[in-house]
Amino acid sequence: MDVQEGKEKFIESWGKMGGDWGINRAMAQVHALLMIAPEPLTADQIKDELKISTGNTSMNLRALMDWGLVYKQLKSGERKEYYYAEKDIWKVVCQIIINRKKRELEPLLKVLDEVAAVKGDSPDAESFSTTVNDIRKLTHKANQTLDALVKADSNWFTGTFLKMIR
Amino acid sequence: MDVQEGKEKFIESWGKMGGDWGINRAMAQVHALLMIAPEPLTADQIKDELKISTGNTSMNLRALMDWGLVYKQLKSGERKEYYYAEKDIWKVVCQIIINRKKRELEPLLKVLDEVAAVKGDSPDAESFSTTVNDIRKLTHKANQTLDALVKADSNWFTGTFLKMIR
DNA sequence: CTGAATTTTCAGAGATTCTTGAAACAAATT
DNA sequence: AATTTGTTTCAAGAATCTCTGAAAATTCAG
Repeated sequence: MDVQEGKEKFIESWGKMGGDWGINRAMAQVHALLMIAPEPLTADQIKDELKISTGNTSMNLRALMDWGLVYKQLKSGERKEYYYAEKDIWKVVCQIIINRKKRELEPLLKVLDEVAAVKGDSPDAESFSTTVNDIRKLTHKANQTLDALVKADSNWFTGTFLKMIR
Repeated sequence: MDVQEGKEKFIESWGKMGGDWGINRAMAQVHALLMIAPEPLTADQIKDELKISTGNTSMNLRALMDWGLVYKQLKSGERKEYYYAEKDIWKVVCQIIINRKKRELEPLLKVLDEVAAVKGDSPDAESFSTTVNDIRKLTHKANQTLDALVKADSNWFTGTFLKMIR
């Protein structure tokens, strides 16, 4: 396999995974391309490489910057803007955790807390309350775990942590 | 808040979360409904409660059974089939991990391993190789961590594990 | 200020995914 | 075997999500 072929496979695969995880394919592909690029790229280069439109490129670059996964670089004497991705994969994971936690986990937790307060003495109320409380407790734990993970550094995860859980 | 209102909020919220995670809303809602039901329900009851069609109900029940999150129960003397959900939330999480790992993480790992073998001496090849290998290593670690988590039991996670990482 | 280069926005087109409901199928009952 | 009850399948339509490309906005040079 040559480099070009490898790049294509990687971009395709990363894009596919994005799709499975509720992130749109183009966004994941732009991210993949920038992660493996040796130098920052212009929107134009990205557009050509991935064969997507200018608009799509622009929108997904904006989204990636909002997620804190891609940065803009201005080169002096040049009009064009260059983009580059965070390459420290541990930081990438942390950014994604931070974002999804805020967007999804925290709103869910809020609802679970509200809903766990429900009282009643029917079998329905009983079963509801038990299940919701179990989910609520585990979700809170998961939330704490993710907080701890994000605070930790990469070596801790790949070293200490992994040894502990085995 | 009364029980009915609580149920509705929970089902809506769980369905919403499913959507964010690449699972369709109806499937997540059927799951939510069964998790909080005190007794197994028939397809008909689910259909009425969630106001979805028979076909939709049937297909999503099948999918939930394939994921190992819902079981079928036959009551003697009754024609109708009853469905109930796994209520141990830790088991639910494990089932989801097992399924998604197989469907998504493992294929990605395969591609990463293939692609990490790429050789070349251009800056492109260099950058590609470094990044892909970093991702590959972390993905393998994540895979191992998930294996360990699934083998562990609930108490270990909520007790020991959580203490360790703090 | 004018004009060229570049980026952003967004309405409509296109693609994908989800839902419906009717028909086929299955299983038990008469 | 015909009927009744219940379940599954699937084609067509609906809903949702994504992409395009042209127009508007922005930026900078002269």
